[in-house]
Amino acid sequence: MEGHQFQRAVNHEFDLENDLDKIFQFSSAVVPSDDSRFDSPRKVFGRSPWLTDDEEPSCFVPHIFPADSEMLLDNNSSNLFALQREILGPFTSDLARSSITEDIPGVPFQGKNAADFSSTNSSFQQQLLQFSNDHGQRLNQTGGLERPDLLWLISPSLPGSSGRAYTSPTSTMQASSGVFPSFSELLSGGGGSAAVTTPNSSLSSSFREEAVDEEISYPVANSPHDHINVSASKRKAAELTSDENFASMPNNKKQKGRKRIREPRYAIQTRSDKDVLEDGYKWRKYGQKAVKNSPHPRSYYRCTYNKCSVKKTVERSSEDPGLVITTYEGVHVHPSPAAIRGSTEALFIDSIIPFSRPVYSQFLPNTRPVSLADPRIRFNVGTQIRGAHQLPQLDRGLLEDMLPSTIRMST
DNA sequence: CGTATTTGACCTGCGC
DNA sequence: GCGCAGGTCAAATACG
Repeated sequence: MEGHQFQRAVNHEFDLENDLDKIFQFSSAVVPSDDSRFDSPRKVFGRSPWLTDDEEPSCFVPHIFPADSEMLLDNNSSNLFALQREILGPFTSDLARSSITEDIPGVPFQGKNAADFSSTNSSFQQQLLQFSNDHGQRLNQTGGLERPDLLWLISPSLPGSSGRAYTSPTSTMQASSGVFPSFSELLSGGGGSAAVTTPNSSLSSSFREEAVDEEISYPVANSPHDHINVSASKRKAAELTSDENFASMPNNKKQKGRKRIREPRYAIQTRSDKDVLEDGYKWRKYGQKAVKNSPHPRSYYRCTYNKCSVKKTVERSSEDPGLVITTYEGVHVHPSPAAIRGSTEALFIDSIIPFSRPVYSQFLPNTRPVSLADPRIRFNVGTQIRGAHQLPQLDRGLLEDMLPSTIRMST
């Protein structure tokens, strides 16, 4: 990949109607102003969730949440919200914690469980939508400070999106199992059902497919104040032609003309003095290369877990040396070692994205771990969707990735 | 001594 | 075909 294929997409307007199914969502959170620990940087993106309470973060990592997060739209159809799990992590200030345990005005979150969300026509769903309608614009104007777990989110448009490869959102939906429902479908809140699959089997494949998307850059969210530190990889079609083993195969073992699909890649930019960010996984460095037009080299890492093919590259931005650009490729086939270390988190073994994992059970009071086998957390996003599109296969115990922990965990 | 890192060589794809 | 840049390999080296 080139050193400059990441785009900081700020000051872009997002085309909800046309691009919703293509959003790879990023979000930013703003910490309470009275928490001095976040003085620099003032804006903080989701803290590395694999850190325990005792660990100081070496960096602040933009929080990235899965594509099937509960999406809400404001009444102007101009802002997209994500009903999101707690995102500030154990580093959250007491103020933020307390706010999480409160109900959003008009939306009684406390005491709600998965059934409240998955019921097609539940009153709670209506309440959520109503809340989004009522508060969306206000949250926009104030930068989403009110609720750390209800994230303000707006995504930029895709630069040069007119030239993108796919033909229409519909065709994309049918071709991929993990893409977004359309804007109108979300708003309609109708019925429908996703195919029932096992959590583990559907997880990685659907996200692979969702993420593999030719010839467009993944959009990134800008914060309410254009202060985003998140970036996503832009891929060229030419880069989709090999996998992690293809290039290293001896020539006589390569199948002539065989084109391989590259694993999806996700890039994040993080402001940090450290070159290598602790992300909960173990990596072995296998290469380093100078980057064109940059004084900083790029390092290549492979996940050390047996049979896991996830790779990452780390480099510093040539434009802003304070930024560390970490690009992940592939999906881990195993839980994070840090997650295992953190005991309860090991229950949530099917992480979505290598650097996006829930941690609420580590720090939220009065919470308890929930097994994936617990049917109460089988959140079927398909119940919100109406239409002829093939629905994403999403009922795989991802409720913890979609809902504020206080909803799920309160007993 | 086992494991991880370093680093130059090598491979591959792309553009000219 | 050639040069370039990204990516990977693997022997040498460093490290604990």
